Amino acid sequence: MFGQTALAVDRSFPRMRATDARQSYSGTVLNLAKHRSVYLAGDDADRIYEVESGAVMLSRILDDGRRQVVEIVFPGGICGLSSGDVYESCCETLTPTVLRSFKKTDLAHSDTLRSRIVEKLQSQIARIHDHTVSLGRKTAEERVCTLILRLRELENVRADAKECSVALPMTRTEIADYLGLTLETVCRTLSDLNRRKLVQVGAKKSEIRVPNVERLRQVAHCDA
Amino acid sequence: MFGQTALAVDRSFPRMRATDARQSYSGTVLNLAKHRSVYLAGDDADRIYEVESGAVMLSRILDDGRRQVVEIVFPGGICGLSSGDVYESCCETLTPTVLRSFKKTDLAHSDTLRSRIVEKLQSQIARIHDHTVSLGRKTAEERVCTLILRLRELENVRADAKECSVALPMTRTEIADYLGLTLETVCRTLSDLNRRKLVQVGAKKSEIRVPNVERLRQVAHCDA
DNA sequence: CGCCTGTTTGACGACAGTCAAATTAGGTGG
DNA sequence: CCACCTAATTTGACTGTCGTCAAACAGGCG
Repeated sequence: MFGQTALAVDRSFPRMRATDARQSYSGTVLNLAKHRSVYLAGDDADRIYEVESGAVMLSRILDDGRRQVVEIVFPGGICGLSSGDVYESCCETLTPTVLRSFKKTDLAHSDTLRSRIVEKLQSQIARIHDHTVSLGRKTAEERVCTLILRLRELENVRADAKECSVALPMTRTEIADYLGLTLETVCRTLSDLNRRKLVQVGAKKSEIRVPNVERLRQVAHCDA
Repeated sequence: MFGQTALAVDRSFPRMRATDARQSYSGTVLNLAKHRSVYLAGDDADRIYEVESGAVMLSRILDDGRRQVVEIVFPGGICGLSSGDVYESCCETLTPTVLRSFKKTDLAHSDTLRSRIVEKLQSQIARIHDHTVSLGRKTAEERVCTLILRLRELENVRADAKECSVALPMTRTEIADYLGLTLETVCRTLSDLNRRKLVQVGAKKSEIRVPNVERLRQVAHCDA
């Protein structure tokens, strides 16, 4: 099972400054099972969330039913941002997840919090840009390999390990909606990678072994 | 020509607080012609920029030459963010552009500046998510129409106008690299929209008339 | 065991990509 | 102002990757 143990957890919540000592500035902790809704598109956007463990996905749905997962937020990431007064995306957990939530109004008063968020958003935007490259310019195979490598990076795998095992915290449909593909294409691509021994799909379909990380990286055409 | 008059300009730079009165906190102004580099991927990421007028594009290039424009930043937007100590994307102007740049070290000391940036990044991320939906789930035609409508929104067009004229501040190749298409597909799509009278491509190929905004919106499948 | 959900595989078609050539726009210098 | 040259755009013919529709298979749970 893909859960709190599988994903690297950022437990380093900064000590509050004296001026931030009001209770609410350290946030409210939320404990959610998998496939639970955090908020829906159109909800009043009064809170932001920091993922402490687990993972959530942000998605948008077009009127004709097409869905795109616009972002997956892992521990240390922020969700619940919005440009207007309602959320544009809907947010749901992929796995059992712990969130820390803050009122937007508190954000306006806490420099510590804002400072922390600016820091986090910088790398978060960089990751979104990575994904934009996948969606705009990569083939189905490259997208799938890139995702596997990205998930590997998030687990507690020694960076230089030659081989590893990666847990996919999502269904084939969710992978497809994240990668801008259909679930059939995701299946076929995984089957093909499996045949060519670039990955080994386990008995549990969500367990992927990568016998040769470097070879997968070449197929993925990752910059990183 | 697409320039400072065509794009809505945000001139409202906030008055500095007393503690922010050091000269550098109001930034350094940069005046650039079109198609000038602001920074390259791999450059030391010591500054962030706010677009005052014009537009810049952030792009990434894969080792085999494929390019993806990951973001177009319009007046009011921020660029120069990075997760590490070097820029991951390269940044160049699309049109004549005025930028205000700040040292990252100043960012660490100015609450006013950080507060302003958090605000801006929220809507900026929402726009990136819009674009993610285009890349992941929309057809070539929908992507082109969505871009035209987005550019319209940025110009000083009355929101309720039934028809309008939009300037494309970029070449067909740049449009293609932004929309995850080839330049041939962008051309064909525009020609086809032109034939079907959904747009009128002007003598200047970068001038697009939209006779019926509402009809274009239907074709674009915009949520917004 | 039977049902429901998630996954896999197959056959076929369509949208967009590739390669190539023609046409047009824009800039420079005579 | 015009001739020329280069870059940008447009169009065509063909190909390939991925989407669509459909059916079979596997796993979890009452």
